[in-house]
Amino acid sequence: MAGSVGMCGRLNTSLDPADLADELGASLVPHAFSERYNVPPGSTIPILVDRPDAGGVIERRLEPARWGLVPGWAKDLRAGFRAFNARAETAAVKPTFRAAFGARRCVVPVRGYYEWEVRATGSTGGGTADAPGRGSTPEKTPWLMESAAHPLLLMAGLFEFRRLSAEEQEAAGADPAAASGWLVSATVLTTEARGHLREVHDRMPVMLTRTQMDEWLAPERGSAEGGALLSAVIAGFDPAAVVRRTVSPAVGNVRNDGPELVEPQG
DNA sequence: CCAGACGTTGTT
DNA sequence: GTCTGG
DNA sequence: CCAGACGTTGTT
DNA sequence: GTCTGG
Repeated sequence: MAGSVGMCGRLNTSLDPADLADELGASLVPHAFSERYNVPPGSTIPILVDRPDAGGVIERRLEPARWGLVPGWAKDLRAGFRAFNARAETAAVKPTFRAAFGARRCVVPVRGYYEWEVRATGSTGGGTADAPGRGSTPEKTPWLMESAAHPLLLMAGLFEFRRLSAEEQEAAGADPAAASGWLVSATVLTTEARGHLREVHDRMPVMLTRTQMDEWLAPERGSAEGGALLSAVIAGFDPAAVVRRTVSPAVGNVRNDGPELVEPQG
């Protein structure tokens, strides 16, 4: 297997919000997440949630969240920066994710996600584990992973609310995920990679079928039921549901954002 | 008891 | 908030 | 995730 | 090497 880094740390959300809401049966909470080809942690991403409306009726909404889950108790919003993924193996018990796992599951709908395959080049001996030989600079190849059947990939996630101080509200500016004094933040669950995905990296996001999506979102489901469902989803994952291709190395720089990033490579 | 962490990945 | 480490 | 920075003083 | 910003 190729050496590798990366997993689910960069997204492609180039989907039309109205079409997406329609396709997923959600009311649309409008914001600018469409047509983005290079979305890193800390940015606004769309999340799909089933939540009670003012009258207590469960409503499906597509709404903005900041990528990187910030627990309600975190003193510093930057806590979310290192929590943009949550291991499926431990999310139910980790302090940062436990509460969300039991009550605030979401789906992150994307066009695809990027993954950087890393292989050492020119390291033909001359080094040891303690002192690797020079000339072993890793070479990175970005891949775009997409759904084989749709222009839409459904990743299992968790979300959280956190009240913002006046200062934090000020700092958030026009961030749509921080409207009305609350920050909505989210994380993507990861698991061991399977099948051909393993040729690029040994972790992957937890991906859902449409049916699994409805079950995952069901708010009446608690932590234990959520855990059981998550195990079933992981066990049932079909690697053929995902296709991949290499894309422009320019995707590495988050300042680059456009369809040219994912044009087929010569 | 209080203080401090609370996360992921990869690498050697 | 809640758990772990000291 | 990758790219790019990596500092201090004083002041409000 | 490690942290921050995007």
